[in-house]
Amino acid sequence: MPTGSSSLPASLPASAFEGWDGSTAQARELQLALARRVCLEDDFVPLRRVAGVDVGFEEGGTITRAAALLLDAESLQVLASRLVRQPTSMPYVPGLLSFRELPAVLEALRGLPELPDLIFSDGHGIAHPRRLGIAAHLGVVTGLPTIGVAKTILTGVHAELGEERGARVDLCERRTGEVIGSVLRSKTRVRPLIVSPGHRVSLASAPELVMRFVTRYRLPEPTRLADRLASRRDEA
DNA sequence: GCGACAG
DNA sequence: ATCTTGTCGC
Repeated sequence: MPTGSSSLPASLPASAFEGWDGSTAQARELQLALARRVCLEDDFVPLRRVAGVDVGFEEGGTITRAAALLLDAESLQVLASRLVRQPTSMPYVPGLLSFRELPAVLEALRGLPELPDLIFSDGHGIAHPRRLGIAAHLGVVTGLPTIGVAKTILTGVHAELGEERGARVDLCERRTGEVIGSVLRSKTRVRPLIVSPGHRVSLASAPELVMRFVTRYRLPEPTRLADRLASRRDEA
């Protein structure tokens, strides 16, 4: 079987949650099982192509719009972009975001001419109650390296953060003190980003990679562009 | 039992 | 996320 040729979007899994019965209870169990497969070791080189994915909604939330863009890691030039629309399957439930958004995201990724070496996803990676935010979920089911870039905290606490661009502090699990991500000031005097590894990226590398793709805006280019496309403040 | 709660 | 205009600040 074609097990070695894994550079085609067609190799992406058909489903992000095999055998899910639709219940929120089983969804949480599935998250615990998938979280055990998360890899926090750096394994994303060579980094030639990166992707940004995000989701938006239309028609009062009945239609889900997922955007995926492929950029050259060196020039940040957009090589390809894909926008897919699907009927929304379930409401937003804190902690279960991936069950609502991943189907559309996977479909958008399938439309890219090639798979990326790293994916920047909106939302959290392991900075999640069960360590499986949408970025981690996406990474585990696709096998691709991923990083979660969120605008607000879902869970965790942190020390005060410096005001200058580049300032960073650990995001920790309140009870155990376990480090689950970083609070990162991507721009001076701007609300910080919450960055956490999704899959095949370490806690230390995640914020460095994000800064590497930040230009003049708060969000790193892959997610900023995907955000614009998915939220239709754009065209296509 | 009472909050908190990515997008 | 989305509904929404102008406005203050770097």
